[in-house]
Amino acid sequence: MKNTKREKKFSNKTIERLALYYEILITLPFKKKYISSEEIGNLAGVSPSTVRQDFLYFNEIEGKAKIGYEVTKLKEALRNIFKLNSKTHVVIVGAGSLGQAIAGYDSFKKSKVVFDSFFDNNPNKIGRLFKGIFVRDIKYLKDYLKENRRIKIVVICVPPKEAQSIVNLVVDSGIKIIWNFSPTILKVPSDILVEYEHIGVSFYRLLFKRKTIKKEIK
Amino acid sequence: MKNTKREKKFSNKTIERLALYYEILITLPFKKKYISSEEIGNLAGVSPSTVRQDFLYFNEIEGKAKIGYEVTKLKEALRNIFKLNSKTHVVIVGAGSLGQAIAGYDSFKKSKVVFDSFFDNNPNKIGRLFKGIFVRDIKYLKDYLKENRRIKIVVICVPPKEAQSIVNLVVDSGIKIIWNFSPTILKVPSDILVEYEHIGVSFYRLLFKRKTIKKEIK
DNA sequence: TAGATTGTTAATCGATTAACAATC
DNA sequence: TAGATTGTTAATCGATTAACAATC
Repeated sequence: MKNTKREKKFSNKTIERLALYYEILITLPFKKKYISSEEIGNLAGVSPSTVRQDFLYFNEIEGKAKIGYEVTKLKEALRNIFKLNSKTHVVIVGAGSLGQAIAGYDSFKKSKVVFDSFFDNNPNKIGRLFKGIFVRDIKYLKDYLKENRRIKIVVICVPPKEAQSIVNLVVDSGIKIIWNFSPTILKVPSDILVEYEHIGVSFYRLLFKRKTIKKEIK
Repeated sequence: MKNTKREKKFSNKTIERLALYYEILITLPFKKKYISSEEIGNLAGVSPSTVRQDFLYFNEIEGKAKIGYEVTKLKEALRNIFKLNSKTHVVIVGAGSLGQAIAGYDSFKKSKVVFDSFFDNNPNKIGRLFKGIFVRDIKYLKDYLKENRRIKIVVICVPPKEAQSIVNLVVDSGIKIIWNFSPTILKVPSDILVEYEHIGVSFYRLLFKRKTIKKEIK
């Protein structure tokens, strides 16, 4: 059994790995009832020790010696940790292919993320449906966010040159959380949470690793 | 001046930050000739010490005391480190919105990444152009990769259930580098480099941070 | 010149790994 | 029961930060 007092600060890396463990668990075959820290580690590419250390921070995660962790319980615990069981309302600015890709992303279908609306400035897109989501005129974005307080997160999928002015507007309307896919650094007040998704960075990392691989082969 | 002998192993984090520095540099105003480690650090959200430590691994990066780093030189050095100056041929499997988003991603327009072709199994898409790139029938993927040896990287943008079978086929045809956007863990031989882009993981991290923010406010 | 910023070493901090008693 | 795996502490490893002489 776990100690009850346990409020150490966990690192960003722990959070990232927990999300990864969750993605692994949801792709597991149904018949699998228990999983050990060793198995999780193998699938996630980390040591069993690291898996157990990550779990140590959370009282809701509990395994059984000799047996491992009950898969359904572990999944549920992770869903709670990430609050995936409560609805999250989101708006996407930019109804291009990137915005559509996010709205249609597979993992979200298993969560309670609700995409309320697209916003775009392209007259050919305004009024249409993409992935079943209505596209509104971007000039109504500020009013919409002010009137629909359930919306907590805004996703930025516009070209980098337009990103900052839209973010200013979004911040003005009271939104505190921004998920930014536009490859540019945003200036925001310190109480705003911005999570960057740098697709380019991930590709550069790939190119770099390629170089080192080639050296190893020679 | 830098010491010439310098072959310490740099971490994954260093590579990631270097890519981030590069993205920052390309969004800088033209008139800016020099930049200090402090300024870079502020923009990237790391300490000046970390910036200088990262640069320390690379002899091609050199600054001037009191002045800082020459922006154009620094950009060029980073382009060399990531081999962005030589062409990289890439094929995208899955011509859905995600695949299209990658093909149209802004940062790549400044690099020499060439998207040769989409592959898809949807008859309505085969033969069409998306973002100026031709969509071929997925049944010709293996032959295409074997005949066009210039293609070094395959991007996976298909639903998770189809991902593994396509990856098997790609590996069979001799490809060594895979960039996977499908939210599933892939099984590949040990000599294959797979870079995962978990969009979902990034969103979960955001949800988690939101929770801790709320606590701080209360 | 004087002082700001680099390049680099040393000190600190944090994260990962190892080890092992508890236990199912 | 015996042995495999957890929960947890301690040891190790690596990454970040601090400090400062060199220098432009």
